[in-house]
Amino acid sequence: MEKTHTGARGRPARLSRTDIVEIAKRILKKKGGDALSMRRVAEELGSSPMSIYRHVESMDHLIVLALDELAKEIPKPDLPEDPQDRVLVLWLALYDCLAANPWALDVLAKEMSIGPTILWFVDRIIKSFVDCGLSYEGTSQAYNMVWKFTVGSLMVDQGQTYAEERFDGTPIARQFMISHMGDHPNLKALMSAAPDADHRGRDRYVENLKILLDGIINSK
Amino acid sequence: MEKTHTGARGRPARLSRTDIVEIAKRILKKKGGDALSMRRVAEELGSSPMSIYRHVESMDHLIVLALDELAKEIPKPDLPEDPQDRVLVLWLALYDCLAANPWALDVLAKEMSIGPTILWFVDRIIKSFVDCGLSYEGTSQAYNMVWKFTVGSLMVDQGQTYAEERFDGTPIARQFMISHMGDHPNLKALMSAAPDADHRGRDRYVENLKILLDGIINSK
DNA sequence: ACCTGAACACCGTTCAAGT
DNA sequence: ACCTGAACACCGTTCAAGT
Repeated sequence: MEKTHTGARGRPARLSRTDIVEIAKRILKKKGGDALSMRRVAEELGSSPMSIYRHVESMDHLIVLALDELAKEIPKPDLPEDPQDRVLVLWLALYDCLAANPWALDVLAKEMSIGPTILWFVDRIIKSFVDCGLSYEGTSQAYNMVWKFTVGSLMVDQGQTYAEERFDGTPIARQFMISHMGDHPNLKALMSAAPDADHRGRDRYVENLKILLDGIINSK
Repeated sequence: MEKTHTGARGRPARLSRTDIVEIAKRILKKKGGDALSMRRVAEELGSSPMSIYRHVESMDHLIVLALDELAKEIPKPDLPEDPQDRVLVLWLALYDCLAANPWALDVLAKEMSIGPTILWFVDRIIKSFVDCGLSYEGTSQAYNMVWKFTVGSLMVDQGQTYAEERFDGTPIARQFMISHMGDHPNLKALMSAAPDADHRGRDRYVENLKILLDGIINSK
């Protein structure tokens, strides 16, 4: 819905949508989702907040545009022969992008706005699931399950890291559990037997995803 | 950290933390996470926004307090004999509570702040995983995986529902995919073979959780 | 000891006016 | 056609003052 000015009537545009999205993307990458505001974009643009609305419908719209730009940056991985490996590699590309851009995860999880660019991945994931022997119904369900698991993994890991930042590196949930172990014998046994369990990060995601994929494929 | 006034010096308190948390909980339940503000709580309390800070450290703190109150309301389910059924029933209790209170999901996923009340569930989930034959390391990982899957399931389902609300009931992601099917043969095949796939809701969560649990237990 | 009003430093967005 | 300033209706929180 970009305004394409056919001809040259009226005042020439000083701002462009591309510039605006570019600045939004930079703020999001550097400062995160909370830091983005129309007023901030305007400031970096050297114009008034309201000028942005001539090129972009709303702040939500601006974020969606930034999201599709981000999707274009995802490197398309080499695809292995084995279909299950292929599934893994494809999801991992998405995981890596979202892990590096927490703001994008929030938008994607909450608003479900997909740009055309991401469909390259979707298409190949579908193919790979089918090659694993799943029906189309099974593929549809599998895709949805892995997407949910991926969103949850990133969300929980990010939340944990964020909470630790706020409270000077103390894993607060752990601390809290330790102080209440007395009332909960099984929790106590677990904390003693596996005291330094940290389930964050890419390696753990890969490990978990393998378990999940085995579960999905064996269930059919 | 509640201020316990020993003796009766000074002005008597008109407000109490319990009242404040009660009102916060009501706003959260009725209007959702975005609607909560100190100013709104103050209004319903019939006092100035700043009086709240005498009883509660910050808005974040207030939300955490409301969250623990919510945890107290979760009905503790009857636990079946079979350990895998037990795991399912316990997670489902948490799922139901979070599905009914989206604001709580946001807090829990982002801030990782747990109240003591929820540990009843944690303890029993641990026991059940161990009874399924998992080691303590395995249990720790399993717990983490299911938590991530649960968070992701709720988040994605809620996001989808929210997006549909905003755009008059149209499943936008689906619409969008249909319009780009031309470039993506596998996507097209899937959309034709499984056209009305809706993966939302409690029943699908149960179904998926069973697959996930089978995958986890068989992997050990 | 508890509560309040004014103020600070922010928001997204509307609307009428300027160039 | 494009940009702007003032204004609206909000935020959480600090700080000094009142009772």
